Amino acid sequence: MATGQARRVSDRAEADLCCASVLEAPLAEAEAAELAHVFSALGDPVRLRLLSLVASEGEVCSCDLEGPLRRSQPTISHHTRILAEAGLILGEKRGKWTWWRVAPARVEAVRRALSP
Amino acid sequence: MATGQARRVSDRAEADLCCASVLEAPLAEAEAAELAHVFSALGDPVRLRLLSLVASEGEVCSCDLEGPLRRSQPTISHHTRILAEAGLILGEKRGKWTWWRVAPARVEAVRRALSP
DNA sequence: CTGATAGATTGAGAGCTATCGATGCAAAGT
DNA sequence: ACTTTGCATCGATAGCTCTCAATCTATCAG
Repeated sequence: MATGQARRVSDRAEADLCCASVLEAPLAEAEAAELAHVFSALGDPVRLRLLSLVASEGEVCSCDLEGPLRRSQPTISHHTRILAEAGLILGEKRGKWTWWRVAPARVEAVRRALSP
Repeated sequence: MATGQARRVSDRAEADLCCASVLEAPLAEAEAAELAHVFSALGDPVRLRLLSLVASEGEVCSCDLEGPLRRSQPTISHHTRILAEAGLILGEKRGKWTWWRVAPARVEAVRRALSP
């Protein structure tokens, strides 16, 4: 499945989140659900450190995360998947490795949603 | 308990969150835990709409939330407590009513944590 | 082709969370 | 004093999530 090169994760991740604003006007239910999905992805300390590591390194493969995060390989895979489905990181498979990087536009959209 | 007027909720809420930055450098575990706690509070659609309502109205009592959010009174109480413990809203009891308002500094701290 | 490695997926267990009915309690109203 | 009202708390339940061992798949090295 997928074209083979990259990004088979995060398909519905590229969704809106374009204009939802928490503080300016009452959120519609759909906007709230979409935003809550992203915030949930950020609502775990291991995932926050994972995201932080990826951001610092620029690009990281999954195998470089098990050590620093002190979690098993399936657990790392679980967390990368959740962050990717939230659109916060992008994965690209190159050879044996999956390389992860931050999706800055998505992070910016989250910040914008909390703008006054 | 507390001095009687306001704010008996959110005691450990006024915590740091001052300088944690997700994207700039690898998060320490304590920072990650603190931030994850706040993001978890934001990671529920009902709570996001609740926060949104409070922000729009400026000040809202719990009784005005049951209708719009279509949740029972205990559930509303549950969600206000979680948002208050995360420091995102502040509650003040006046007479029979508890009035809620957004804690803008806290929201701003969350935004800053996602700054590039 | 064979063996090794990166990582996704599956399955299971422990713990957490969203929800509501019932109850308790304090502040107003009568 | 009695009743009503707003809201916190308790208890129970259904569903979700974090975690890892085991397994499967795909890629690379030889």
